[in-house]
Amino acid sequence: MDFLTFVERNGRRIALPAGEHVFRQGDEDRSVYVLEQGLLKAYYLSGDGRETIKSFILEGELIGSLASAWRKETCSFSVVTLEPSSVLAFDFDALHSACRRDIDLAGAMIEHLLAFSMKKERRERELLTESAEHRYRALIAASPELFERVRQKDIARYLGITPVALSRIRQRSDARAVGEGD
Amino acid sequence: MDFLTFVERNGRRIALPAGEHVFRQGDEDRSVYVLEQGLLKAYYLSGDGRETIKSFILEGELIGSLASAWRKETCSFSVVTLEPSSVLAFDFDALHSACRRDIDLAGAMIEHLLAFSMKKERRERELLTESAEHRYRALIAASPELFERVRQKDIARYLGITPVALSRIRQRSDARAVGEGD
DNA sequence: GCTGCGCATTAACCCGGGTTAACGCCAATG
DNA sequence: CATTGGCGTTAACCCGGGTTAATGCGCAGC
Repeated sequence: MDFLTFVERNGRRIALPAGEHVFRQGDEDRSVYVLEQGLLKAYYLSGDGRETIKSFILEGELIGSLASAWRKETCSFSVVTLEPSSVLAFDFDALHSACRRDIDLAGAMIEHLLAFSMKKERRERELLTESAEHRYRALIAASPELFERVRQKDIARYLGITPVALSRIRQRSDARAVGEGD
Repeated sequence: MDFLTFVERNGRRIALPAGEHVFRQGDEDRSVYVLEQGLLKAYYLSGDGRETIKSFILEGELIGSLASAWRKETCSFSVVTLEPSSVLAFDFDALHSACRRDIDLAGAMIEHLLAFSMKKERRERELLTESAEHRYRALIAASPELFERVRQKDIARYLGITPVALSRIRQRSDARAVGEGD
């Protein structure tokens, strides 16, 4: 069976207005979600209330907390809609056990997980080896659409810096760009 | 088929002295390696020659560059032995296609990838939300053995800071620990 | 149309980490 | 035994980002 076929057969469609949570850090949520329409943000909340953004989820992408859905612990992060959104929710265990019966589905699962792993590795490398300014410019190059749909403070929290720091980086970058006529 | 069975049947055993590379950033290496004995370090080399450490690989763990083995690009990082080591090398494509024929193997692959994904997510969270000092203390708590086997400069590069900065953190931590009688 | 709120900008000040360099230690090598 | 080189420590200086606060803007709600 195809991956999308599985999701369409087993998923419950959920519509959410902007600013609504899909799940919250600490919840026990065994579901995984496919985003059909809209835009989500996945973020961590530190003990002192500081927010840092793990990722933005675009149409067609998958989201769910492995810690909760797979390991049966609690969600390690929260997911909230930034725009009115529609998700398909399905049970992780249903997918997991279907993979034990259906080798095509297992193959699709492996491809998804390989792609996911590479994405996480790339982000790990960026955080480990590149400066905030470098990451900012790389993000503009890689996902310019994002800047149309996401507040600057969320971009900053995604880059791992404060909105104030991002504003300064933009100031520096823009000055340089003007200076270079670029 | 079991995962280890697959590796034992298809793997070539390779013995390496300390300081030897398993593969280098930029290589086209389609293999994946299981570490039998020894200790490996996976690291990135930036354009200017700066080294940052992606991970340490302990006995029983898996290592390989998804970019090269799966995506057929070049390795995004290098792997070198820190101690005399023995690895089992096997072809990623052989595993990948065996997963299409053998549903048990596919299941094992899925478990491995889920665990790997969670590990990468945890590291991403640490880099994004925690200070270098916090990460240092967490590492002591989580992997005290590592400090017996790895030079302090490599610990520093793993934490994403310079050896000098780590020395300062230790100085601060130790002073605090003595002050607290802890 | 007014009010209030959240956001982006800017400035001032602080602090942690980078850089460079000096020093001492130890292990490997001759 | 003397030399060499890598490592960890410490100090001095610089810089990027955090924090706080003031300002101005745009938008939602009344």
